[in-house]
Amino acid sequence: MAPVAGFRSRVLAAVRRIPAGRVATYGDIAAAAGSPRASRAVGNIMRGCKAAGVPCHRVVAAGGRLGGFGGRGQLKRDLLRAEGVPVVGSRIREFAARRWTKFPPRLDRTEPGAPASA
DNA sequence: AATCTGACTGTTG
DNA sequence: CCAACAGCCAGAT
Repeated sequence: MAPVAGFRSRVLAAVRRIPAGRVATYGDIAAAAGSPRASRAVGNIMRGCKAAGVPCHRVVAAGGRLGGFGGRGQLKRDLLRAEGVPVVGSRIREFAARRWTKFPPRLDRTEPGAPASA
């Protein structure tokens, strides 16, 4: 069977599903698209993300870092802060808590990865 | 088809 | 914390 859709389509769809006030890493988007190692490819797609309706500014780098934004890291920071995402320098506060994934964490079980505190 | 590129990531120093 | 290196992936040339 051929893939359900182009890698790019799935990536854009995933980015679009990121709710305001939340962020996802390139790796998360890549995973949502079916290739958890294609973070780089996701970045390349984001680079051409000129289409409105695609909150490419909500896609950040791992570790809660801003990542790139066509050299406009400042703009990306402002956009995120405007949506309620506190950013200090090149880092996002409470990154783990604001990190969005298509697989919601299970809180009904004491598992590592759940935002136990803060 | 082969090579280069890059809004990435993890490891090592 | 930052710099350098290596691994990985999809798209463009």
